Amino acid sequence: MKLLDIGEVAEASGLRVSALRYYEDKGLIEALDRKGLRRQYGPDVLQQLALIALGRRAGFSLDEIGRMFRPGGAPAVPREDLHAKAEAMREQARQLDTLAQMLSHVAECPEPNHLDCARFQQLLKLAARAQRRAR
Amino acid sequence: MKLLDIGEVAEASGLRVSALRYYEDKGLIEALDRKGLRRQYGPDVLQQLALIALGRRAGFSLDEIGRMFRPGGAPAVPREDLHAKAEAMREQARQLDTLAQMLSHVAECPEPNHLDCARFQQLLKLAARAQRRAR
DNA sequence: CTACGAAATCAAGTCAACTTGAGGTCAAAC
DNA sequence: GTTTGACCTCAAGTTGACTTGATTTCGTAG
Repeated sequence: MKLLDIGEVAEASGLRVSALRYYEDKGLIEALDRKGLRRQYGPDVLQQLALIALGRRAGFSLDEIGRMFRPGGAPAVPREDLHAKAEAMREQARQLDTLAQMLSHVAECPEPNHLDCARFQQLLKLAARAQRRAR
Repeated sequence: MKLLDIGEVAEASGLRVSALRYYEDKGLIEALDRKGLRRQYGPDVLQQLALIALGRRAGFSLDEIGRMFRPGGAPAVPREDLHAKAEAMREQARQLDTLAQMLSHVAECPEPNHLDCARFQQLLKLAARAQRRAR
């Protein structure tokens, strides 16, 4: 199995080497070996990083992600919590979609102040209701 | 029109008064008047705050939100950009949904290391592809 | 009219997620 | 064998979004 230098991992993942070391510090990834001082990563790390990137885009903190998937890949979280998290995520996806609609609307609507536009109001109410649900 | 004290706005919006003053500092909201030193907000501010909260949940910075909707409500951004933003948001919503699927899957899959599970791999590839598209 | 509590200002502190800088090490090419 | 460039560590700095604390100013209930 070909091992990767930190620079190669950075190149392949689009992250800075400093970020990779930081992730390792936090226990999100780990090097399989060292060659002298140099970290040597297995190719799997790229998938782990893809997973982390995904989590980040979804709005999770590094700590949360760490708790969801340890470097080994085993989830350190009870099933129930994962399901709840997944449901929350779907909800957030719906909200995002509403926001996208609002934005598209804003791009087309002639009303100078959008808070005066009925359609916009309606979308806003929808979104606000969703947000209250989310607490 | 009944004007609101900053404390009432905080109460109604769920934000801290310090956050409201911070938003005002950044030009995201503004008080219609002052009674002595005290800011007096119009009821519209609650909708503006709902909008801001929505933008935040969607992952925008306060500056970006400020550029999208100024206190007046007029968008300070060209149509094209708004459409692009909206499309990006829809894409992000799709990604979130994928992530939710992955999480649900993780909750059920017996495989100890999820990176060894075919279904998980497949979802991950899906997500990674989406992310490359997003650049 | 005075006391209380809610507001105000302004500087400084906090937290996450990194980045930067200084100073040192080492694998590999020449 | 030496130079070079990628890597190392560790401490400190940065940015965004607020919060906290110290000190001062008012509007209103008693």
